Amino acid sequence: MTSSPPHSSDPAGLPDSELLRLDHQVCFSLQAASRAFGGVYREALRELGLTYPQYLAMMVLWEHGPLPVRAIGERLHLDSGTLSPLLKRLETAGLVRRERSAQDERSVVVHLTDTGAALRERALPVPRTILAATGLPVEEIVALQRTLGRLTASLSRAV
Amino acid sequence: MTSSPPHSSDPAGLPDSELLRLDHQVCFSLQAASRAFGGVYREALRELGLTYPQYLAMMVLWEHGPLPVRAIGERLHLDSGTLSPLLKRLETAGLVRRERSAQDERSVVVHLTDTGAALRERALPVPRTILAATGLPVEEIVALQRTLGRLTASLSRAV
DNA sequence: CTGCAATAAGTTGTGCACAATTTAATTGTG
DNA sequence: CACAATTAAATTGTGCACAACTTATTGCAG
Repeated sequence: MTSSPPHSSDPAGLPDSELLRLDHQVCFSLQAASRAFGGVYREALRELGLTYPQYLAMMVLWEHGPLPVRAIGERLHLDSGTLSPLLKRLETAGLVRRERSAQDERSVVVHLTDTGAALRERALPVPRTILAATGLPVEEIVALQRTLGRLTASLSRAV
Repeated sequence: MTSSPPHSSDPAGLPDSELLRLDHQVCFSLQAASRAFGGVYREALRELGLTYPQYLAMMVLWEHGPLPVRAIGERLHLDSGTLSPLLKRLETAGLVRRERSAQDERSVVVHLTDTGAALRERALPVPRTILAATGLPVEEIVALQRTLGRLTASLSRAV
């Protein structure tokens, strides 16, 4: 916007004003994209009565069958503080059942109910809807994922 | 992961199993990157006593001076439901003051206090820290932003 | 000038993320 | 076997996002 873009990969040589713009645009872009995804998912999942995080949890169960809370959390990168109330809501909605494991009484295994299993059929068209809504060619999506992966790895390393 | 990647930009020809993977990896990648950013910002902002959204609000005020709630919300894409309590916390922390506008009694103008203005000095090194933590060359960040921008535009159009 | 649509904040309610703590069960070690 | 460390969930508390609604003010059309 102000001067010619730098060509070095070393941010140390840039003025603070430039840094401010760059880093916030990245974070803003990321948030904006997340927000936009949220809107599309909200729309697509409205008739299923699921939020996006609930949909993710159901996806895991549809794919893997009964799993302890811990295992669901590992796949979704969520802890029990988030999952316990979420799963409780899914149970209230009649989509899952939670049962203490007989082998390990600490563990709670989450099962799909018949209703929950049946919901899968109605959820099948969702991914196609979302992918179409991105408007990006598949190659670009793959490239984006790769870049985001490296970004996440670097950021995680930095903390 | 399983078969050769498709080379078409038309998702209609792909099997559902492949679609499931693609779209979720994108959303997951996006969430993972956001989460990772969150961690880095949390760390960088801890000693300032600010959360990331609070930091953004302060940035807007540092840059533009006194602004009505509405104007802050436009720049951050947040509504009063989010901003009102956030600004109230900033006011409690002694960083901002909120004053009814004399011209338009509906409007509340947010001013920095001396403490709030002074905090800017301590926040200056933050962007450099974040950018360094991304580990990406500047060109790639710019490209990423561009892709995310198009993604967001498409998704917004789709809702 | 009256009255009604539009606007600005705030409030309420739901749901998610994350940190910190609690409880209960299990595992490992002396 | 006893007991400390670990592990699995749940709970509590803070903060954010978003939708729906409320209140107060402004502005405009008749």
